[in-house]
Amino acid sequence: MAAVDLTTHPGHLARRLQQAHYLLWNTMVSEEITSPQFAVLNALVAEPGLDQRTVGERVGLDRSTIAEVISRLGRRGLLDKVRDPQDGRRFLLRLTDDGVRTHRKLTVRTARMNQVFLAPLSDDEQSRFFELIRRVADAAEGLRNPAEPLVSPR
Amino acid sequence: MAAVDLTTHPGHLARRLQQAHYLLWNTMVSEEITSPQFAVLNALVAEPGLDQRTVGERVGLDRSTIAEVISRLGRRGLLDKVRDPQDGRRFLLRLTDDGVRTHRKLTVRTARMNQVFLAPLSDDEQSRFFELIRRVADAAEGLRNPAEPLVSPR
DNA sequence: CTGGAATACTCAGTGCACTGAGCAACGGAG
DNA sequence: CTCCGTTGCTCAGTGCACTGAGTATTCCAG
Repeated sequence: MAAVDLTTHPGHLARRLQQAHYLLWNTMVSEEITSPQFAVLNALVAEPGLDQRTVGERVGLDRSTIAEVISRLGRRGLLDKVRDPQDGRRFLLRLTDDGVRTHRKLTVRTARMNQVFLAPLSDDEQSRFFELIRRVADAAEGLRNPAEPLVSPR
Repeated sequence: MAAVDLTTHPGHLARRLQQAHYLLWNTMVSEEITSPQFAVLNALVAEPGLDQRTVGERVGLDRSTIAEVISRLGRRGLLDKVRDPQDGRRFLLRLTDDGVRTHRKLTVRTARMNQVFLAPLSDDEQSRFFELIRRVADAAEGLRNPAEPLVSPR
């Protein structure tokens, strides 16, 4: 006894949602490029020349994970990594032509997949869905990210 | 140009939601036991003596992942694994006293964490949140799981 | 009762995700 | 100009998650 109903546990639901998405992505979008990899390509289409850390911030990946994702994309020739002449710590990232092409192709497929994925919801429900998830995720991020206070932090 | 807004991509939102949850779990519930591990404990509290595959089904993990999770829980002495005398392929799983105690302790903390996690939403919004996610996840699962048809499949 | 399909599990390989520790480059205070 | 703290990145270690291939057991058809 004393077992709990996991369908009211947001963490469990989030995991199942992501698994479902992973599966659909693999069948409808690409088996080569994963969703986080696409997010990185997308960030670099929007802002070419970003450094590694900032890309990580944009797509929500920590320093270690983003390093691996980027190294994989680099190995496949989808992006270039150049040391910043202004700041020898940074690597500046830029998509190759192949990277841009890949991003364009996946954008179309991703849109199709999202449509299928969200088909069980009406348009109204879809916006609510986005909004609710975003609010929960943002709030939780704020909890661990002290979000520099307006007055002196120390 | 042609970059896409990831905040309307359910996959990206799901990933961010799970990350936020992971963080909160680590600080508010446990650094030793992860959320999937708790799900397995919970399944075995509800139905002691399940086999590995069925536990995986209950919590939504594939054969390989469930094997690893269970081996970790076994190493920590939270569950026992016995060959089924009726069917030599199966392992029957059962929590140890320590496993039951751990589950009880985490149940309380998990409830507290869920409350904090969902605090940005009103009660009404919380049920809508659950329902929307569940519907999308269930539908996507149904897509790849042909869900044995009523008439002969072949 | 025997041979083959189905089932439960294992193993190897890939990829995401985080932490903690370490290194090198930068940049400001003295 | 020299310390020293901060910052960008790497590396090692742990854990989740999936696929494809392989082993052993069971079960059913003939």
